[in-house]
Amino acid sequence: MRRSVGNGDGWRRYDAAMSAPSTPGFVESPEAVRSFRRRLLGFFDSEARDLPWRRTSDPYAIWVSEIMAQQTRVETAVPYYRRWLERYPDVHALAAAPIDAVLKSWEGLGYYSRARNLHRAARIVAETLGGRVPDTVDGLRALPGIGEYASGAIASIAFDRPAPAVAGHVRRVFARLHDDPSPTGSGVRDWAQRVVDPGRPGDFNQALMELGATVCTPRRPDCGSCPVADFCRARMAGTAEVRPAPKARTKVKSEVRLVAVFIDDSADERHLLMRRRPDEGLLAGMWEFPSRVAAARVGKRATMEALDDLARAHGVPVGKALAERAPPRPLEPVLHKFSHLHVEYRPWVVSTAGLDGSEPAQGPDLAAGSTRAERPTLVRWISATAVEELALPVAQQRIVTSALRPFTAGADPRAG
DNA sequence: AATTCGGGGGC
DNA sequence: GCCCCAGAATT
Repeated sequence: MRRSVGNGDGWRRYDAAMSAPSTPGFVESPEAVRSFRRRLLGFFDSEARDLPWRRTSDPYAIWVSEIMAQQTRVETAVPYYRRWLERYPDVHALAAAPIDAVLKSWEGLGYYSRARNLHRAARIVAETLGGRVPDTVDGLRALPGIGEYASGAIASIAFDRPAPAVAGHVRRVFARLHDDPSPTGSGVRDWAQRVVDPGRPGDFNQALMELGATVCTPRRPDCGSCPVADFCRARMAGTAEVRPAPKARTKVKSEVRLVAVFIDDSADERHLLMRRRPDEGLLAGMWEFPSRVAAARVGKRATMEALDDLARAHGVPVGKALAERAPPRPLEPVLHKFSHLHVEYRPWVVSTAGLDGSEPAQGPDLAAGSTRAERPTLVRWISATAVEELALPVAQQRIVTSALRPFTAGADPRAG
């Protein structure tokens, strides 16, 4: 399963680099690096988690796993990975799939541009590269969604290229080995390039990450079971727990959104009015209920006016008549925390039963009144069954569940 | 160099 | 609450 290249280039590169005085490292000799590699790979061989993408040599599958794992705990990515390879077993299957299906498969993983870029890249590979995933760092790096880390990871794991792959784990391991509170990107990369085992580069890179994930953890590192503790300056200094220094975090904005859940329950099956977000920006291409920003303290009157505005903008015929026949009903607020934004969604159910001409706005009138960045690409009445086929952000999914709870078979009337 | 991209798990 | 997770793209 693991091929070996072992051309020896790595050693020559290492020897040359280590003779340079400007690169102080945790190792001072080629023998030490050899020992470091041996211990780390021994740890990997005996302790590594049995992750599904470690049982394949398919470059496409390894590529998928690397994209899914970005900014995501690998345990979270595992079930997505399995389903993905069933649905899209090779690059051609992915290239042939519509973007909406791809987003649905990614639903819940977050950072949806990863799915969009993976899909775009699959089409490039299928259509212009004969279906062959590039086997070099530069070739991989040229594909959308594959950056410095992923190109090195895929090149080393799938193609035995002795390239560095610096993920967050590796940066932390480096910071502790060197007792460096704030390592620079190039510093870590250069070090990783020098120490990567040219005989087993993919396993070596995974071993560094495995160490960071399971032993050299952000808090309470288990130095007692670390295979390379002898090399660790932070351990000697007793500073492992405070290395690296925490990153300066950007301040998070807050936002309150009034959400309109228009329900047409005049027919046998209920329909919900939903819109598809623009193809760029936050949650690109995902479906949602109409909403607009509101003040944290919004009165009843302003709420009703906003709902009326949303209705008009989306082609829902409402007005005084509606309010009198079926007053909007508030649902439990949904709090959602994005990395850079906290949103409180305040959903209101508005029944449009019995109203005539409930056709959503289309074309140039699509969601009139919304700003360009918020303008949806589609507005549709979606049946309660079909809504399960749409790619929904987690917060919207919660609103759907909440809105349909009264109609759900076996619903607990005390819930909600 | 700083921001913008989700969502969840651990403490 | 806060932190960070097998980061990439954009500005």
